[in-house]
Amino acid sequence: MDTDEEGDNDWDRSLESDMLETTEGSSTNRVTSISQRVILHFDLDCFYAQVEMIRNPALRTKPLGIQQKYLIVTCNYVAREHGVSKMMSVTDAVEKCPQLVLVKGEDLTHYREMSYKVTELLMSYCPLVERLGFDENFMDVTEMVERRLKDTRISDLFFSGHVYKHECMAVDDENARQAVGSMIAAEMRQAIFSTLGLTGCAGIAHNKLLAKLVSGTFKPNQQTTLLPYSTAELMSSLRGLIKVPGIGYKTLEKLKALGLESVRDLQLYPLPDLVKEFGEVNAKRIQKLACGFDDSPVTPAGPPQVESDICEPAANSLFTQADVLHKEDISSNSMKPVKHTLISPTQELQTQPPLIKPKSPRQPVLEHSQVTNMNTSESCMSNAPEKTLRSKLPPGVDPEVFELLPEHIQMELISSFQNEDSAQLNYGPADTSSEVVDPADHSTLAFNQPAPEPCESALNYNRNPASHELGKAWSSAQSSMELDFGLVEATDSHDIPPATQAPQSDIPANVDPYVFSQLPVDVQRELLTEWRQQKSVLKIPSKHSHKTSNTKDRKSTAKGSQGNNILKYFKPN
DNA sequence: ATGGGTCCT
DNA sequence: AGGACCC
Repeated sequence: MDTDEEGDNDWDRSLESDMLETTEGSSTNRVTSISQRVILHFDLDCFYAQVEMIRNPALRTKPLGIQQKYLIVTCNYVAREHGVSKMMSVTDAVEKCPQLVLVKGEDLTHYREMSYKVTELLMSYCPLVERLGFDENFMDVTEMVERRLKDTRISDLFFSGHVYKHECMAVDDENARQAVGSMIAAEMRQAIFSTLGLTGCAGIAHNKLLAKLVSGTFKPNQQTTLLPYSTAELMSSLRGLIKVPGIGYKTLEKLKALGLESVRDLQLYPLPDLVKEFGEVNAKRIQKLACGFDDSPVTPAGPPQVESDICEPAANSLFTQADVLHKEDISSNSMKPVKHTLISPTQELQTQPPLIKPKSPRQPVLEHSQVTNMNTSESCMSNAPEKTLRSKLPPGVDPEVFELLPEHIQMELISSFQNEDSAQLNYGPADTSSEVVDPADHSTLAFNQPAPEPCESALNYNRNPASHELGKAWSSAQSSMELDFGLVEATDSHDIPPATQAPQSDIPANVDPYVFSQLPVDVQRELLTEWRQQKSVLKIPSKHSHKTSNTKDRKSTAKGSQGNNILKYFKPN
């Protein structure tokens, strides 16, 4: 829809000015803040089906399949109970479930619109949002966590939702950041549900790969936090290399040809051999992925590359508008030189120990074949350096396992432990050593200036786990959604709308939730703020102030300048 | 196995 | 532009 034009210049300026302050201010937390990011991954439940059920609530109680061509691309949970599943042929589906209601899903318009609303909503909390398809979003909430950590007592923290491989988990200073991340994720899921009527899962981890992987462990409508030391367990739980995001069909075939099948196979395979097949960069990348390393930044969506536009003969008429609007950005942010002005913004060192357990006496048995491989590989077993490295291993790292890791991964681990003194106290240190100086903060903070600071207000009503003020408004209608999703999760006590909380709980009964959901997000928020008369620390931003900047910076400036992106780019058209 | 997407070369 | 990856 419409987006406000112009007016972002203020943004850019405030960004610049906030930069130093931000960096300075966080110096006390430097060690922790640089040691690891907090990344959220949101994944909406059967997205197309949810959208159709919002458009036609009568479908909620029926088995619903979304059809493209002759395939059921997704279906609601009622249909799943009847044996229908994604990517099933229509004939098979109808055979399993004769009452199945089919809705054509070839026109993506409505899905796209709702998808962008979700992204916009998330962006109103923090601009570091990256879309993945229509129904997934990554968020880097490191800064938000850091801020919240400062003014929240540890005793007021808790883990919202599940913690991977734990029944329950007390918060201490080792895991406080993850706990805060889980609380933020819960608030955002609540916001998505309240304002848009959509449920979904979230994963909280220290990088995108793991956040995505862990988000699916409890479905639907639940969230899971990964503690860094559980990384290895999560990775080895994957049944096959194709399950590793980033490894696709082609790569899988090549790996199979090399005799690799499991995640562990790839973790332990000699790098030089991998390089022969994939090239150095790619070989390292996929091996790191197998270990749970992922230093890729959360890259906000924006109009297609500006950088290319710069180099290109100015021809592209596709994004002329964006170009015009962002001339300034192009010159100041998008150029490669930015990289040099900061401390290696792009090359974060990610260093969570892949094969570490808190204190397991014994690691899973290694396969002989792999051990053999390792021994014959110089890259994986260089004894000289290894001894020195070993002596520096922090507690919790099993030396035997460590030795088996590829050298480049060993080096990453070690360097992370060397860097910061206290960083190693965390099992999963340094996701990005560069984030300290990273401009990301400014962007985030600057964004929060003019804009309200939803995260804080959201926090307020969630601070007390027991009371969900939001939900009290109306507990009537729309029980179907509650039934579908509300109570699935036993251990997720703080989770989203427990049946007591109806969708759109903030909306007065005389307002149609769907109509409401169609309003621009900022308008929605303004209305919500009014309705709930919460002390809402923040007054909604001036409706147009916040959607104007743009974010063209891509990879190179990724973490840094993304701050100035704005919602305008989210207009599908 | 469709109809989107993004990123890298 | 083509390839690989993602949903």
